[in-house]
Amino acid sequence: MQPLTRPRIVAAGLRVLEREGVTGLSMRKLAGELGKAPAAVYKHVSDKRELMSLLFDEVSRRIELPDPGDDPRTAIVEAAQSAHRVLEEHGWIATEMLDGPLLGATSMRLSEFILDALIRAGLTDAQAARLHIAIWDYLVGHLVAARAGAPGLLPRPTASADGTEDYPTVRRVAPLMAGMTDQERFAAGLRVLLDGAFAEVSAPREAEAAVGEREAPGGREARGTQGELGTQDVPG
Amino acid sequence: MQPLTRPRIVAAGLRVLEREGVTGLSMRKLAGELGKAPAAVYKHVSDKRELMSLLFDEVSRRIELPDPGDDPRTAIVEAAQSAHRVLEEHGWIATEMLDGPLLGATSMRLSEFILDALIRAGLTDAQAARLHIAIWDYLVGHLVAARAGAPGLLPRPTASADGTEDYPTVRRVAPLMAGMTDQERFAAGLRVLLDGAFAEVSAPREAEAAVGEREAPGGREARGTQGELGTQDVPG
DNA sequence: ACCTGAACACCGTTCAAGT
DNA sequence: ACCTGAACACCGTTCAAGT
Repeated sequence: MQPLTRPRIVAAGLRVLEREGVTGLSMRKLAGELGKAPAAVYKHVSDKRELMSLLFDEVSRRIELPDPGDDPRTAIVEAAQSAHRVLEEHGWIATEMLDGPLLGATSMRLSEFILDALIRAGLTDAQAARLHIAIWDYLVGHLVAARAGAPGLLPRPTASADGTEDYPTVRRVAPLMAGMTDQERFAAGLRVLLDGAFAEVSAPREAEAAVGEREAPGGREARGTQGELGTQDVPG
Repeated sequence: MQPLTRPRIVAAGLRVLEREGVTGLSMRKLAGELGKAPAAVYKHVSDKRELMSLLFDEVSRRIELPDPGDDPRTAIVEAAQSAHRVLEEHGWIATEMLDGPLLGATSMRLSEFILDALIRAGLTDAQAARLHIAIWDYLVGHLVAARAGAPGLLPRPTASADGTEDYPTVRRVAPLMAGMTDQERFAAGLRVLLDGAFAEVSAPREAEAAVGEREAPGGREARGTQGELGTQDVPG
C-alpha cells in the first residue's frame, strides 16, 4: 500500500461518496477504503469539514465556462447550466453547501464570469451584484429542492399523490410539470430571472445603493433592448 | 413527570433546537429534556426523520398569508416574505429541507396561494406552475446560501476578505452588498423574478407544454401592464 | 399502558505507542 | 516519518424486562 496523500484521499472520498452516498461516507470508511487506520487520515486532513471542502473543490473544478465573447445573456445561461449539470451529478453537494462557505476558487471564477457578463449587458455594479446573488440562490435552491424530491411540493411527480384534496389549484396544475426534465425546469426559472434583470436595463428604477454606482455602459441605447434580450431562447 | 405526548415532544424538540442548534439535537438529548429514557420517545415518534418533520410542520404553520384580495403581485411578495421571515428564524430548517419531502400541509397552503395569485395576474397554468417552482427554489436557496455565509461568495460581508486578488470584478462589486439586510437581498431577487414573470404576460412566448394550457384571463389587456407591475415597489 | 436497562452497530477525534 | 490500537464521548434504534 502506498503512503497516504491528499490527492489519494480525495479520490477515495469521491469513490465512497459515489458508492454509498453522503450518509455512507465516514472518516472510518474512508480510511478503510485506503487500507489504513482511521487516525492515519488525520495526519493529512484536519477534520471531516476539510475533507468535504476538498471534495467540493474537486467537483466544482469541473464547471466549464463558455467563451465570454458570446452574447452576455447566452454566456450567463451556459455558465449557470454548466454549474447546474456538474453539481446536480453529485447529490451530496447540496448537503455540503449548508456547512459553511466551502465555496473556493472555482465559485469565485464563476462569480467573476457572471458579474462581468451582467455588467457587459448594461447592468450597474449594484444591479449586477444583486442579480448575481439571486442567480446563485436560485441555483442552490434548485439543487436542494430537486434533491428533496418535492420543491414547491407540487412539481416533482412524486409529490402529486399526496393530500391535495383541499388544494384544487395545486391539484390541477401539478401534472403540468411532469413532462419537464430537471434541466428544463432549471432553465425556465433562470430565463425568467434574466428577463426580469434585463427589463431593469431598459427601465431603470430609482438609484438605490447609490454608493459606488457606475454608469451603466449600455444604459442609453438599451431602451428597446428588452424585447430582444427578454424573449431570446435558452440554448440546450 | 407527565406522560409523553407528541405535542410535548415537539415543544421539547424546539427548545433543544433553540438552545443547541441542529447538531445539538439528538433523540437522546430530547429524551433527557423530557426526563425519560431514549427508548420512550420511540413509542410516540417512529424515528428521527418523523421528529424533524413534526418540528418543520410546527414552524411552517406560523407562515401568514395575506388577504388574497390584494393585488396579486403584492400578495405573492407578502406571502413569500412571510415564509422567508418565519423560516430564516430557524436555521436548522435549511438543513432539514434536504432530508426529503417534509413539506406538509402548510407549504401546500402556500403553494395554492401563490399559484392562485399568479393565475389571477394573468399567467397560464403552465407559466404559473413554472414560476411557482422558481419562487420556491429561490426561497430555499436564499435560506441555504444565507445560512452558509457565502452565497455567490461575494455578497455576505465575511466573504469579502478572502482571496479575491485574481477576481477584480468580485473585489470591486462585493462591498456594494454590505449595506443590504438579508430581507432586502431576498426582496430584490424576488422582485426581479416577478418582473420577468409579468413580462411574460404582456409578451407571451410560443406555447410550450401546451397540454392543459388555459387561456390567460388578463392576456389581452395585459399589454402595457408590464411597466406598471414591473416597476412596482416591494412593500416592507 | 407506559417506561427502563442494556445492548448493537455505528460515529468523529485524540494520543500514546509502535515500526 | 508514518501509522496503529485503544480509548473517549458520543450517535440512532431495538427489545426484553420491569412497574
